[in-house]
Amino acid sequence: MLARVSSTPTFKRLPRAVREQQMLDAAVKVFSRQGFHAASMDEIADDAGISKPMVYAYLGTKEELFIACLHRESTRMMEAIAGAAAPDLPADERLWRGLRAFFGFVGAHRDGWAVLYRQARGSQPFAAELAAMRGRLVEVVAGMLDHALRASGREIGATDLEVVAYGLVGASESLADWLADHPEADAGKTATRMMNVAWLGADQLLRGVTWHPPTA
Amino acid sequence: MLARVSSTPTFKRLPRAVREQQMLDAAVKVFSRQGFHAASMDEIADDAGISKPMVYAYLGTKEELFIACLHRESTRMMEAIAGAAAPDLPADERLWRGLRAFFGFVGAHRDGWAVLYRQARGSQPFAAELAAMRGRLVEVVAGMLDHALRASGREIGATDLEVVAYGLVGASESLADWLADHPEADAGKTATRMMNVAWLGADQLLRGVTWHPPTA
DNA sequence: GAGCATACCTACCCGTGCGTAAGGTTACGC
DNA sequence: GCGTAACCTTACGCACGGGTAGGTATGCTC
Repeated sequence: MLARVSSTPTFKRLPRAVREQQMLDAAVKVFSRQGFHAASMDEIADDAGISKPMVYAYLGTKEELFIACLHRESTRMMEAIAGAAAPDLPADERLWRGLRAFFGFVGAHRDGWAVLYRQARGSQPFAAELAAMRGRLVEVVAGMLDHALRASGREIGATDLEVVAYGLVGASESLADWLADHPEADAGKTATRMMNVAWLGADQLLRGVTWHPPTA
Repeated sequence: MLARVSSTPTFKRLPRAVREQQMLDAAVKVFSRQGFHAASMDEIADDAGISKPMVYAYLGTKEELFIACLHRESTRMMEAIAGAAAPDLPADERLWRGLRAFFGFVGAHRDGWAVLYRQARGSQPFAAELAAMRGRLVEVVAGMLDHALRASGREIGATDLEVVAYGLVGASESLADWLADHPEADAGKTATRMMNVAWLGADQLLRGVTWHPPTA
């Protein structure tokens, strides 16, 4: 056994809570760069400046680790959004603030979030976790639309509402992808562009304007 | 070595072109059910009623095989869409037909397409292939919007145009996901709902109406 | 300063599955 | 009928990486 060469002077022992965060940071980084399967536990451990068994001891299996990442990131994101939209503003204002927060978050965590998110869409084990999160978002958006509709004395079928909300959320996710791939792009501008499609359309719907397929 | 038990009477030898299609069918099926990594070449070969080395002989590596699947499916889809939208119709009619074709295709290939597509989003090697396809779609949509704009004497910055197109394509992809997950849902209805958000918004934009962030 | 818990390590096992080597069999041309 | 090329097989090599066994150091408590 080699005596430890102390050029880097024997790293400190740290309390569990701190190490766990470091591990999660490393995991998010590696998972997003390499993808879930290509990422190796060794590399994650290495990047966290720790050895593999520690990761297993603290965060468990590779899958569990990934879920932990997903969980932390999605929680942070939901908090960012929830903190932005006060419930008693007009609908467009709320939507605008929500979008700004959303794109702001993604813009600030390009690496982390968007790619991590892209990973999760494929593989069964994570679909549940992700679907739950998307569900919460859809619910929020649908609630918002419904609220605005009722305020103007209108109503829409539940499925229609869900699908429209789903479409809006989907468009946002896609633009988030776009944002993550364009490092020079501005989050605020992206949010504005999103509003320009989403809100103009939604606003028409809220006013009772609808489009019908041509009879042909 | 066992003599071949001929309950299934010694399958025919088939020409390459036919076998290749069978293999691709099997590959699409297995990849979509299991995901790229979980799928094994043995299983694909098995499902195609052939042995593994044949797959390697004809379609190459696992990655190459997956790309071949992606390629075939995306080509089919683009053809379905291209065949639907005649270039000299009014913008909304073209958009409508394009969307109908798109959702129709996805609805008819739920298994195949949507899940396969979801797979590709994650892993680096396929990102290129997928980005190319999405690029073609975005280009088509952007071209359509631009055309409609010019016809009414307006113009938009190139980036704005791209982002809006990207958002529309993204929303469609998301609704396609939704459609793939809801076996009872109707493709035509979904297309109509999509139109109700997308077109009403795009139409406003085409008329020169825009939304601006509140000064606050 | 003994004892205990917690942080941490090196080294290994072993399943899984991609990719291939080497050989058998059927059909078609001549 | 017979060669030859295309079709198809069984059986294996081998690397990679998830997960663990078992042992060492460090700091905290009394």
